[in-house]
Amino acid sequence: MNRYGFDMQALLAQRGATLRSSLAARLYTWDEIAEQDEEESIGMTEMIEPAAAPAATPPPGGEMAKAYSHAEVESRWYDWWEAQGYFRPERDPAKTAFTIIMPPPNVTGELHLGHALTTTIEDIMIRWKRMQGYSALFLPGFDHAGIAGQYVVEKELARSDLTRHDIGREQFLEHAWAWMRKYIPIISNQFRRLGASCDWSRARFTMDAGPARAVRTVFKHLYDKGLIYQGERIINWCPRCMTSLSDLEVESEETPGSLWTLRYPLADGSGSILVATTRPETMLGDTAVAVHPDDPRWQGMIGKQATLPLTGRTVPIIADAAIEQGFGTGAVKITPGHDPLDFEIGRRHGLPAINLMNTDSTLNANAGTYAGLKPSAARAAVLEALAAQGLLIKTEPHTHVVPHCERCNTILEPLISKQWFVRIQPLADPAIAAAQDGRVGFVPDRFSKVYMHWMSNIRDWNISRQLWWGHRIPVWTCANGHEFAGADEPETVTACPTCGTAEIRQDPDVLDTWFSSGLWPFTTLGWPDQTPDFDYFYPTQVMETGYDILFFWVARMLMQGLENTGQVPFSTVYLHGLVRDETGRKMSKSLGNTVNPLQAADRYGTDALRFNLATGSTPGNDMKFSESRLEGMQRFANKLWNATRFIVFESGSATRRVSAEASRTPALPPAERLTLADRWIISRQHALAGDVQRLMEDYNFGEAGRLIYDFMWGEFCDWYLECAKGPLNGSDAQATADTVAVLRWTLERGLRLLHPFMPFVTEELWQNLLGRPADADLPANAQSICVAAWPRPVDAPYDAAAEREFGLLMAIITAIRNARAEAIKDAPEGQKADLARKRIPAYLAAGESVALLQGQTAILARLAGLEPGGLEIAAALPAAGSAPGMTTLVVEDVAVALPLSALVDRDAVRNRLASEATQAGDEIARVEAMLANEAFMSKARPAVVAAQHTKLAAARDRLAALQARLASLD
RNA sequence: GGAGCCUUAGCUCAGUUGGUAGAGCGUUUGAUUUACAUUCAAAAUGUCACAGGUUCGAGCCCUGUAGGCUCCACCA
Repeated sequence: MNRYGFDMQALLAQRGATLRSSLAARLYTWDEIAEQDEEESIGMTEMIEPAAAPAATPPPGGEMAKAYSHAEVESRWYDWWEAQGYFRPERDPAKTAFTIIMPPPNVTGELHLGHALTTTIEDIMIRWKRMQGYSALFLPGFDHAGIAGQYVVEKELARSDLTRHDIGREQFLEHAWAWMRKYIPIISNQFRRLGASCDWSRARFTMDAGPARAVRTVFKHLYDKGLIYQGERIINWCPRCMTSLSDLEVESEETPGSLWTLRYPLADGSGSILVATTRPETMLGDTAVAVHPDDPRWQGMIGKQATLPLTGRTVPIIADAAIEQGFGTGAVKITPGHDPLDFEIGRRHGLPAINLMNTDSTLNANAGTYAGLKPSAARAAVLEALAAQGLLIKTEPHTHVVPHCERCNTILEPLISKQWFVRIQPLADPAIAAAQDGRVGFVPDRFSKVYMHWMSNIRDWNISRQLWWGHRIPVWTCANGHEFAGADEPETVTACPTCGTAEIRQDPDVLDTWFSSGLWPFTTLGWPDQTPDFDYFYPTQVMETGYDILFFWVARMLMQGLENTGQVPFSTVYLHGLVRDETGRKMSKSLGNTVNPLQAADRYGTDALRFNLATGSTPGNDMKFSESRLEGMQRFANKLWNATRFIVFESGSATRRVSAEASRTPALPPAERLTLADRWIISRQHALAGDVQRLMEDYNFGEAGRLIYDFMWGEFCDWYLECAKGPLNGSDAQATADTVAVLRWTLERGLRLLHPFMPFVTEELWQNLLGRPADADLPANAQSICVAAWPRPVDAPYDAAAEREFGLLMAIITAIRNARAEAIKDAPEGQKADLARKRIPAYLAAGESVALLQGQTAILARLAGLEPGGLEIAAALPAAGSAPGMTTLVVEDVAVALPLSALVDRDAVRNRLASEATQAGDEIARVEAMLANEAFMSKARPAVVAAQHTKLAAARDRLAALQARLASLD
């Protein structure tokens, strides 16, 4: 515990009760939390009730409800997972570490969808690696957030009509720490609600004693090395935040304004020079007029003196190549005190700089009679005075770029100030090299170019902030003028190491919050101590964050990591895009279009939210957040739920329940007992595992998730499960048991593949599927899908014959369904319903596939709605199939005759067949041309050529069959 | 001023070694003694922004153009 009563682990240990008592049942929004506290003084922690319930609440046993309730299931598992220690990796030398350091959220506002996105992607990686047997560490933390942190506390104080100056620095810090004590547990619970499998026992706060010492250690190291220096520079000043800012914290906004042309008379009375400016009020601080050395218009003026209006001062007319001849009059007033370019020019020419402003941006005594005015008022007054003297020549509209404060949007003032800077080039060079030689890579790759460009044009970093909330700069000055940096606790620094005097004073400023963030990958693991965690988990593997903080954070972590640990802090940088609203606008409070991820989770389920975020986009690209997609994902969870319910409980087969409880590791029946459908779904499941593995290794989580969705819903539920109903409802006990085994095997593997994406529903279903004892608490050592082995991919195709043969079956079934639907559409109104319900016979001319299809009559009949006894399959078309009134279809080399034509137009049938024949003929011609092309034959890969041959054969079969049908029709 | 991204079905988006395009939502038609109506089946809708080029073959690679978005940058 620090002197402000802050103890991270004690705080977080209280979370369990909170989760159950309030957040699980109902998630509070930030405003609601604030509302509850309306009458309470800041710093109360009553939100956190003492833990009462046991850490693990077992799921209820018995039957599964008819519909999936995400609220009930999602409130159940997190505590148990955490209590089981699944998220707390051991430093096992036999395992490989996989570490992701969570980008620490600011403890200033409620979580937004960006947090949900980042957490989802990171948690997918962590859960995936954990299942693969890595020692997977997802290390959470919180950021004190510098300016933003100070701002929220100031706002809180303002509710009591207080400013920080009313209560003083020490009391203000008490308030700030109280805020952190209150909100850190709440935010941590919100991450739990998102299913983030973090190791909370390793959670860190940027202002913790450990990270704070690391910050001082790094500062002292850079200071002693001469890489941190104090200097008078022109910096960006925010008059509202009352602090300097780094260049990155400047938001440039195009603003409509004016360009004024002013006349400055020459001191010798020989004429005048015209200058153009967008900020006339700064002319009070001009110390020169500059023109381009080659500008013919002003050649004679260079070296002369101009009289500065309103002040009477004389200023030199100088030549500098930085001046653009084409803009304005080609002559520029030079104000080194209030313009970055002018500052540079002033330095080159040894011009004095006049500071016109107070820290609140009002003009100071140097502005003479204008002192005390705000810049806008001063501008009006100056223009009026100039106009009165006839020196205002022209006013024209002009749009220019105005710097704004990134945090509070106030217009920033460039002014000269003494600040601390990091000499950045020596840090940037190794970080550039690391990207060049591949020690660090970017996903998507294009960001490496953005990174390199920025790093190659980097400028010294202003790290001092005139704030109270943050890491205080560990530099002291003694009464005898000695300056020193110290890494020790500031309280213990009592004397000057040079002269021993106790009269020392610490620099009042604090560090840019990104200075401590830049150290995050190693300070979280205990650095500067050589801790076991640091040895084992550092360097980390992946840094996942938004591309908007590539420079702010990622670049600085790389520089600091290399400088302080000699290693890149992570080998891969995965950058996600922004989450925008449904119309593509950036989400912001002022637009009122924000979506609270926790409310979305409340409504649709965390799993649905995660799956939606994970599959909606590709790496590095912005995504639009769509509610209808979210609904779709909620339905997906319900679909999985019901599929599991069917397999485990439904359809009255005791065998299923018995076999379910028999084994916790589903096994397949012996190969000789597998049906075609069994072999097909097994092969497809293997293919899925391979594809998912490949895609995830490429960080292509969206595509991986989509494949799992398609497989589970389409192939597994809509095809295999429907086929399975045959044997399940049949009388052959062995066949029933075998089918159950295949169902369980396929579902179980599917759940495992899906678990990183949808952790809650997959755990629930996995436990149900694997025969969790009814109405009993889970034993403490029960297995969880969290730590179940990730399905190992096998070479695809696993069973090419099964995929081909079942594919034919599927094509035939689809064609029959299609024909029936079309017939129903064409049927007279009165007969539609009758035709739709009736099971009809079918006659198949199967050619080479005759044996295959004869073995699959049950599936054909079931899925195509055929009359089982009326299904005749032969090598040539059975006689009944040639009777009048038949509708004929052709699938590959199989012809299907259905008694539907009584109701439809024979000519229509003929036309359709003819049109299909034309299509087949076209395809044959196209492929034949390709195969006759010598260039193609010699250059295309053999597999591609073979595929074309197969395609040609199939097209020819189809054409022959179509022609036979046409002939028999007449 | 530099750089990057995007443009594919009505809407939102996938499409990764170049082999004539897919999903969800929406629309239309049909099914209700069903694991799931949060369901199932079927259908319709595409000059893959435009113009060139490379290639046997281009949504995918190259060049240019147009529109949209973003980042970087000291034209007052």
